[in-house]
Amino acid sequence: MRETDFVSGFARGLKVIEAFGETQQRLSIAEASKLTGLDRATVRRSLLTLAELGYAVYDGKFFTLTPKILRLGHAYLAATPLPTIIQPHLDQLAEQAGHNASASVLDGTEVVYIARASQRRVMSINLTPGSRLPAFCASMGRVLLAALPESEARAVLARTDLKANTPNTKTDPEELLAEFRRVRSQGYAVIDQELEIGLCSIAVPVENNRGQTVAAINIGAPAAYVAAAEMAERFLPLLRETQKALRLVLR
Amino acid sequence: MRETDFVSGFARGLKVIEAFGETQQRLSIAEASKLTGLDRATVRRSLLTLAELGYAVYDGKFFTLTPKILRLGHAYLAATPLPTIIQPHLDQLAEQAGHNASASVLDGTEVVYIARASQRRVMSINLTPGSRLPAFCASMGRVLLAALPESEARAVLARTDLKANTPNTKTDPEELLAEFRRVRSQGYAVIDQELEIGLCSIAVPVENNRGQTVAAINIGAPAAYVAAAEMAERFLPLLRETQKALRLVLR
DNA sequence: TTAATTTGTGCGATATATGAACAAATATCA
DNA sequence: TGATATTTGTTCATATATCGCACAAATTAA
Repeated sequence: MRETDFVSGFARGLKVIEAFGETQQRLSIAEASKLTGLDRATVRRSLLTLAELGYAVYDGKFFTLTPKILRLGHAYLAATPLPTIIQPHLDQLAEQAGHNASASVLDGTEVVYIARASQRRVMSINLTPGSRLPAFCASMGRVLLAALPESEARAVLARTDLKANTPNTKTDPEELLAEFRRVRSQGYAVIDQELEIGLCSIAVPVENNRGQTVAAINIGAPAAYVAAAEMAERFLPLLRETQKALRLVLR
Repeated sequence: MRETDFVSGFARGLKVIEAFGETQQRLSIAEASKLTGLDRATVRRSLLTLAELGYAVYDGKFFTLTPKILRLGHAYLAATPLPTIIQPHLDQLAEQAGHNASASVLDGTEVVYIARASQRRVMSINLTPGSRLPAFCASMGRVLLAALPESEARAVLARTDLKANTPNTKTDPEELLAEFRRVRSQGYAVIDQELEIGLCSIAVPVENNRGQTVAAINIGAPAAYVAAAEMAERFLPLLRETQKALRLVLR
């Protein structure tokens, strides 16, 4: 790509939008400038542009994003068949399991939720399509990383901030790579409170009819209800069934 | 705002992102140019910028959005307290009702879903946070429009494409305004298959502790299970309870 | 093959970013 | 409290980047 094929005003504007996610919903020009590292004058122009287009409102002091901004992410969710195809299967899965079911894809070192059927609230954080979690310590992340060639998985781990969320979190790269091999051979991953104390989850890959892993689905349950050791026994048959149904419809 | 405070390169780029939502996930440069009405050279630069930043991938012929694009909409969902606060209440509501519960806000002539607790699939379309429906024929839309001053509600109807989705859809502005008055006085709206045949729903406003309507929540049920006439009897107590709980936590 | 469409690129005209300057607002301290 | 320092929003001139046109190259269709 040539230098002049890059619209830096656009790139700067996108950076400004993302700055809102990191903290609160209200940002002053100076705050946005600090978060993005862009010049105050530049940030101001981006924010005024967002306001002019209705993606943000300005009260003279703070800018706030409006729901119109959801159109941007929704362009992906609506245009990509995967979330739409998976959602009904997920609804059924969650209902049968009596626990939350989710689907995600890998984006760099993180898993991104693309669909979710929620039965009850068990996590402290609110997960919706678009939510992100570190891949290395999430059940769906383990499944997705296990599907990569080992060299790639290793590269992802190398640029991951392997910080322990709980005392259970595995953070040693070699141990994680061994875990990926185990996940690959058994076809599922179980997480025992590595992400959040009190939460267990089990995930399987979603494959298309050519056998390529295109996403992962999981079921999460409170450790108090379902011990990690029981996760596979309780939920693997349901997950396998959903996995099989999806393999037939995904090309 | 001064002319020079508008970054048109940014605005053009956003338009290109939205073009993906309207059709499929793959767009060629020429297609994107047609959809946006922008010059091909401009669209090409925007798309290459998106690709360079990882928001899209380019196979030399077609551009496809990547899940990274979800960061943009998610900046709103994560930064705005409303979805996060409402979600657990919605989960509980859906579980008690045994049917899907959703929350939305008004954006122009449309309602935008900001949270959803899905129990089972009843609609032909897949609703996720960011999904949009015409406000005039959705239960939450009726509630949100009823909360506006009548002149504003009238103005919204004036710029709405009042097309009937089903034979039941009310499309006469005066009839709709009368319906809004009824909704305002009774405090809830019931929709009987105006959006989709076989689907009934009931919505109430979500008010903050100053009595301002900041969102709407609803329960949807298949008409085969719950007749429109029974909706209020069956679900209004649950909705009122959730409404009351939210009023206490929203400032 | 020709014709039609799509894509890539150079260039002049136009729009935008930059950083400094300044005023207004806010915070700090005696 | 009042004086001073700091932060913030805004404007401006100018250097730089982008736009959209026109044309060429490549691809696709007939």
